Amino acid sequence: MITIYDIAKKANVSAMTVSRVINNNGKISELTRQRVKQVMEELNYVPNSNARSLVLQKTHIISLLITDITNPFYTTLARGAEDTAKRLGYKLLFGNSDENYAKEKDYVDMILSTRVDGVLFAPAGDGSAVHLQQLQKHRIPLVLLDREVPGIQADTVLGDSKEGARRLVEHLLALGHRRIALINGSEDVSTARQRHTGYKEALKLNDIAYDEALVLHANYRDIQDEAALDRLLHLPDPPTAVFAANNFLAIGAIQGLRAQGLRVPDDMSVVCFDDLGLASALHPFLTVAAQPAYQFGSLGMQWLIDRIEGRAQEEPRTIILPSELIVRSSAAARPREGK
Amino acid sequence: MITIYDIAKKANVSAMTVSRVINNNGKISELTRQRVKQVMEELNYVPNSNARSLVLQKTHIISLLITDITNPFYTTLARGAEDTAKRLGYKLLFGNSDENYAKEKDYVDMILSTRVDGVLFAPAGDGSAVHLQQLQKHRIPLVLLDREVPGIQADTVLGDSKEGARRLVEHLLALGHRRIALINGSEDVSTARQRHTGYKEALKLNDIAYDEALVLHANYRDIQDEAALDRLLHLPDPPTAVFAANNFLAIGAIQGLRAQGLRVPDDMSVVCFDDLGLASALHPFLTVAAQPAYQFGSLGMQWLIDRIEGRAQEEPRTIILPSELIVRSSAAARPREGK
DNA sequence: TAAGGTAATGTTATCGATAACTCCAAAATA
DNA sequence: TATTTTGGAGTTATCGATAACATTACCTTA
Repeated sequence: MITIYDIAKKANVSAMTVSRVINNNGKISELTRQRVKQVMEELNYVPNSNARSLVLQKTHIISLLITDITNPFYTTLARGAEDTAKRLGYKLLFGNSDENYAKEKDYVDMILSTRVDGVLFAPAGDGSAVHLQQLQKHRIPLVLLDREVPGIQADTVLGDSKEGARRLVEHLLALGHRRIALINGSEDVSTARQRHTGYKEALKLNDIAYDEALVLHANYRDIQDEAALDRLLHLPDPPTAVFAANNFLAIGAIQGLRAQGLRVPDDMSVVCFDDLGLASALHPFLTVAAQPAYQFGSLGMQWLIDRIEGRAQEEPRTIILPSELIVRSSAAARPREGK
Repeated sequence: MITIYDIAKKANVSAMTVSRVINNNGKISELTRQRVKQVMEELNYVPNSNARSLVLQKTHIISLLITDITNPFYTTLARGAEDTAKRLGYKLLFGNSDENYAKEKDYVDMILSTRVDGVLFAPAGDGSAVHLQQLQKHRIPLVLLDREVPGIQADTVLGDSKEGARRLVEHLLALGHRRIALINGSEDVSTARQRHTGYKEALKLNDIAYDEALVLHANYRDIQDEAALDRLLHLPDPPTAVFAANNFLAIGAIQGLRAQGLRVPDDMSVVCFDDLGLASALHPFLTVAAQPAYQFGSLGMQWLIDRIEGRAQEEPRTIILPSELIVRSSAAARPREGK
């Protein structure tokens, strides 16, 4: 590999002069600048950012950790983060925790040893607190995405889970539904708790009793317990609508319903949080609360870099990005009872 | 930041001894090992992989460059690459070229200066040759994914574009279609050329004349020229089926057809390369040639690391991964002519 | 014309780790 | 007992860059 010393020797200058040409600082005569530049071209020189990082104590690398790379919400978020990082001169070190604390821990160790300049972190859940504390102990600039973690103070970019949930449920109520099931992510995750709260609030505001039997506790990747879904559907007083706490759960629910021979929305209405990407383009079917995923990533990255470069005030900021209710055809009016 | 020197001082040993404990090599008495380890814990020491990389000339970072992070094919591929990299002890530096040579060039520069150990590269097209040559000039281990580039010799993981295209078209022919449109990606991309060839071969084998008017030249992200699609649909002898060269083009085509009031598959059959991820789970509709995207990533990563670690033979390997024809309902028998 | 200024460049130390070599004392061997 | 071996350390140079200071040579200006 070519180093500044190779360049220096061939151009008959000192390494420092080469460094000055590269960084375009210090006084240099036009003649030597040209000579050095020419030698750099000839030898195909590329600076070693490793060596530079070591002395500058800055890597220009930002780590992005998301929980599910196959979820369109997170890939769109990643795209926003990546675009903004690139625009501001940072590289992206990428990680995917699969909603799994052990994998998340491995990434945190890697992040620490890589000496990244900052971390964009979508936590797997409340259990991420230890990992986040570790990052903070090392004073690594941090922005949380999508989920808060109790006990962790940091810049945070959130969606309006409670409000969004409330609106989705009220949409179902307006269609006449009274028995509405909730298929939720793990209560270990802040968004799941807030969507649960929004669900309850909507019921309360409309004088409908909350029934724990209508709530299925799953996780954001899949329903897992198919039997529980079946039981829910065969309750004495079964639901006529389902609110799924995210896109994957909605897909899981629809597949489960299909397996039972139930049609959506004829036999069961379904709504959910997060849009589906391509699926919605192909078949604008599912009524959703769509979150501005790209903005989660781009704003989070912007905030992080502000902090890295000392442009942020001391205390952490939090923003709640609104979601948009997109009414399509997966939720319909409640069928008349055959009484 | 804590360094081995801090540890060394506090443990009353030399830095070298600390290094030996960290790397678990060299002779060390159990006593000092324990003492050093304890001090490392106390001070929350994390090795600086930057410094280590500089002396070892190895970063344990692999760069993954894909062309579209919003395409489920590439995200699934990325997941495969990421899982395998993690399993084998490498970190992933991530890039998204957006099918754009300028962005791709920026990433290549970044890759070079980061001194990554290897590159997993999904090229934007034939114009990527200059970038790939640059990587090869610097002797960076390289594996091409999904697309070949004329003039570049490297390990390559490909799909069976020609064969897959042939089978999709023959599926349409078997359904009675005789006028089959092709909506193709840029001919600057090897897979688009091969899918075009497969399309022609299928026609030829079935004694159907190739009609250039039925071929729409777009790119893999979108159809761009909507007017061209309209013209194609209003040909004197219009197509009864469309073969879209990838998933995005299929979605674009279906949207275009819908805008014209045409129903799929009643008025027009549609098939394409690459499955749709969530969309197919929600609504198993589009008949596709599904590629093993995860395997593209995991196998490519495996090959790359083999090469990095000197376990690969000299000459480049190429593998062609088969695709699977998944027949769903977007292609139907050709409607009878009203003659 | 001597003292100081300045443009252009060079020297040395440093970032945090590791390789290669050196050193010393205790144990093994002749 | 003298010599060699070896376990358990320490020293020094190095990776490739940059910061801080040092050094020229030439140019001003009182």
